[in-house]
Amino acid sequence: MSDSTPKFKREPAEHRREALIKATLSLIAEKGVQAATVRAIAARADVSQGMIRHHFSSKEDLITAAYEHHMDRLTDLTSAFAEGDCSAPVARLAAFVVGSLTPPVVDAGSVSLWAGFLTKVHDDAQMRESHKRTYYNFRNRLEALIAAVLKDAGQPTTAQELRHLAIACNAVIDGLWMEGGVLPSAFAPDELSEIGIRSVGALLGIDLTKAGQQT
Amino acid sequence: MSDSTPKFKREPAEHRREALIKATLSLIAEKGVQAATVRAIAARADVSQGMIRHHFSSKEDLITAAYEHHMDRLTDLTSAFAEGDCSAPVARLAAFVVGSLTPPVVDAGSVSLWAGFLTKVHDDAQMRESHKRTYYNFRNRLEALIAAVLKDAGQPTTAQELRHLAIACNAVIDGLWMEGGVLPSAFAPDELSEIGIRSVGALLGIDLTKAGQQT
DNA sequence: TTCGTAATCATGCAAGTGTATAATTAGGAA
DNA sequence: TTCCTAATTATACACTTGCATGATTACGAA
Repeated sequence: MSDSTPKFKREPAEHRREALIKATLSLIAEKGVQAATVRAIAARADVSQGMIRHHFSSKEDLITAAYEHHMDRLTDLTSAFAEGDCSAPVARLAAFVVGSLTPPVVDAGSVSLWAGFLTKVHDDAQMRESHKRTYYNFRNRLEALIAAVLKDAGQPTTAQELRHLAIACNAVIDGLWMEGGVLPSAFAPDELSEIGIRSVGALLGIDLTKAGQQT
Repeated sequence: MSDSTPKFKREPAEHRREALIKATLSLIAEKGVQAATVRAIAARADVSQGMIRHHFSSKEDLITAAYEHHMDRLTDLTSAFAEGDCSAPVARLAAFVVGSLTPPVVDAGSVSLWAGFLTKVHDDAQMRESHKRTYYNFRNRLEALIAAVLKDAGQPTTAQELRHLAIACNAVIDGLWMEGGVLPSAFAPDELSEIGIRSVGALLGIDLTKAGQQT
């Protein structure tokens, strides 16, 4: 007999990979890393569990791909904030900070996923490399913004000083981002970004509050 | 026949609990949370696996206890730094910051341990409560030190402002601590504590570098 | 000494895990 | 149309997990 309804559809490999990654991320965001089992991921992506091994060499491989996808998305989101705004360096830096400290970047699932990966960084070389890459990527963007702001303000700075400022600003943003994701109830809305703007301003010796009028 | 060698020794409950917690912590620090199984913990503590259910209501309960033990130890270590130093508020704050950003507090195992627990905070209510407690504990100590410093400097501050400063200082310390533990090679020795001292000083508008001559 | 009991152990179980394998089947090529 | 092949599914396997159960046994009390 001729089939009235195909039992499944063949998709380009890239679509399937992406769908599996999306399913993995949404699952982790909702119920934590330990809920991202092969069966649960497959169910959410509406495919059989064999698909995971077919498109990824292992479940670990899928998780790693999901992590990179996630971190790249976070960096892109905050950068988009900075780019979209006007061209004044101060405003761009302020937008970058605000973007890092408001949803959807600040999110319980995001932080949970990130933390789950941090544990693997300890003993997995590939994961350590991946973390290093995303960390420097974010910090270097921040450093460039800071350099522009300081130059604009006519404050001369050594490379070493600039490096320290970038590390410090990165740290305060990371710290706020993390706590905001883990304990959302501990902070009022916009409180994190307000603190972030003021803190980065204080670290640089420049007032960012005027430029930080959010969205 | 009389037994020449007892097959096991009865220990005070507190000793056993502590031994199990220690075993759990060392295991997680070495191989991550997923390696802290009932059997692995029991093996490391040199007891049968039944002991865990006997001394803790569940494995989750043991994990939570281990987390609290670990975080309390970290807080105690940094506080000891602040207490041991002289009585000048500025010096105490500086010591607190330096203590938070140098070994043994800054340590790959510690951070990995902390990250492992963080993943559980997302979906375990008891864990979330525990995290909240340790977070506020640390932040409140920091806030008290900051208040003393500002009062000493004759800078009036509102409660809200004080809260924001504590959150910001806590964030920068957390961020530096974390990156120092995850990517030790990315920072020179004493670089983290130097940045920490300068950053907290900048946030408060007070120079801490003179008081921060380490140990 | 004897005995009771709580601490400790040894074993088993049901559920869930990632992975391997072979059977299906969609969809393009000949 | 007819095949061929790779995508997809269905199923099973070996292993690990946390927890429960009942048998031991150390050790203080009587």
